[in-house]
Amino acid sequence: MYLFPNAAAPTGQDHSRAQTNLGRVVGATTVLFHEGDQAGALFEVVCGVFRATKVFPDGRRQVVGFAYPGDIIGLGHGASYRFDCDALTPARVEISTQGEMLAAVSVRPELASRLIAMAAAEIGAMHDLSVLLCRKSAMERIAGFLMSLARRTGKLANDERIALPMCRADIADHLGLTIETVSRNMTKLKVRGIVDLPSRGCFVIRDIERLTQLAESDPSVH
Amino acid sequence: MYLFPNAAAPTGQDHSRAQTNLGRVVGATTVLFHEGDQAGALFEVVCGVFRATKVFPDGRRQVVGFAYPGDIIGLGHGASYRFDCDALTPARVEISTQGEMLAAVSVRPELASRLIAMAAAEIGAMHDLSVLLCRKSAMERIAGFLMSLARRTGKLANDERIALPMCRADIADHLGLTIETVSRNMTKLKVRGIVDLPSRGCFVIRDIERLTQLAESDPSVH
DNA sequence: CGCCATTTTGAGTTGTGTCAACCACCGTGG
DNA sequence: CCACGGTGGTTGACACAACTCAAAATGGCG
Repeated sequence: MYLFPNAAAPTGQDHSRAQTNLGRVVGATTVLFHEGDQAGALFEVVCGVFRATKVFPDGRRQVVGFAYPGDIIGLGHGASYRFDCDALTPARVEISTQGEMLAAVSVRPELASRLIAMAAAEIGAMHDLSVLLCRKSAMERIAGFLMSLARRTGKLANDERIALPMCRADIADHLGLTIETVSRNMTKLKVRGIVDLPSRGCFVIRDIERLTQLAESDPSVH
Repeated sequence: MYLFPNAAAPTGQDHSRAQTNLGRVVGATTVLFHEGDQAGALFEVVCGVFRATKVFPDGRRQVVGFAYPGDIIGLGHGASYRFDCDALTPARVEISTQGEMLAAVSVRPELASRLIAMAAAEIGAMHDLSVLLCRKSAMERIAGFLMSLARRTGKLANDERIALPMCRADIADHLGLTIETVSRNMTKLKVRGIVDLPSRGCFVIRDIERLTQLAESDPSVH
């Protein structure tokens, strides 16, 4: 995905950024930026979950990704942002301006390679997303999506309650499916005892073995 | 796509690169690098066409992109290349090592933002690819693919002969389709008088209006 | 309690994949 | 020069996963 997933804490950068960082608290549904806004800042998610959305002229919508604490939003845009970004939950972000980043780079050129590495990681993530979108079945996509949420929230064990702050439509538009297909496959996972859906807005993994297997199996093994 | 499409000739960079550039002539099917090779160089395509391929453990193959003259290959990899890259035609590339790039950046920090902008453009291209793969119908993908070839070879007019150096399997694996679906839709375009397929390895656009429309229309308008 | 938005479930359709022939092109060798 | 074989491309018949349209159920909230 386009947001930078699980950016390693940029320890080498803390020094140069610490002087100028701004914190910002935002409520759910707060818009961080719109597509087309002048791109001038990087946002590091401290807490909360953000959603990046791209809407096309014909109305089709692509949810480009979700950003969790530790992720960095805003890398790899050109002069203007390439999508909308808003908060799904109350959240907090740390902001650095691109000017600060460039200033830091001119003082310590080795940061450039770090930035490029971050961009590289982001491209790699986009890669994986493309493969997911073009080669995987609905069930694989959904299983993979749930696993990625478990991974990013650090709840990679059975019977932990995991937040699902995005609605079915968001999941569908992220995975290139319809809400009905998402719903049907979630139900199927529940019926098979692989996950539980105790209430809206959360899920529980009951059999992480089989969920992992579903996420990775090739389409013929449904 | 992952290769950097239509990188504007980096005029500001010529000065610093000219001293160290190496040219290299390669034949068709020459491998530029393999996935996993230590990544240390950038390649600018001077002439010819390259193909970037990623093969997955289960045998699924993704053709990540094609590189045309002016494109730059090798940006945005981490320590090692993320895919295989080989030539589809006899070709020529200019090579710069990453060390040279970093050295250039330390002398002229403003190059860093250029590099980052290039990475950003690449991410943007990956974006478009994901949308293509998850939202577009087979016909839209193929029409869009043919249009992109026309654009990249500068033949955006009717009745020009455009090279199609990749085989159906490459196109299929690039667009997330099967060769049969590619073939059927190409035939449909031909029957409708939108393109012509005079011989293997090339095509001709007969009605660029309608081809453009097909590439952009939403799936319900076939 | 009743309303509204979201999610689930159902029934039917369809686009694309699969499997299997068939065809066209092209270099090779008799 | 033509028969041959091989590769890549096309066409056909069929299956099935996911989409569409429609309706019912659930959950949250005033």
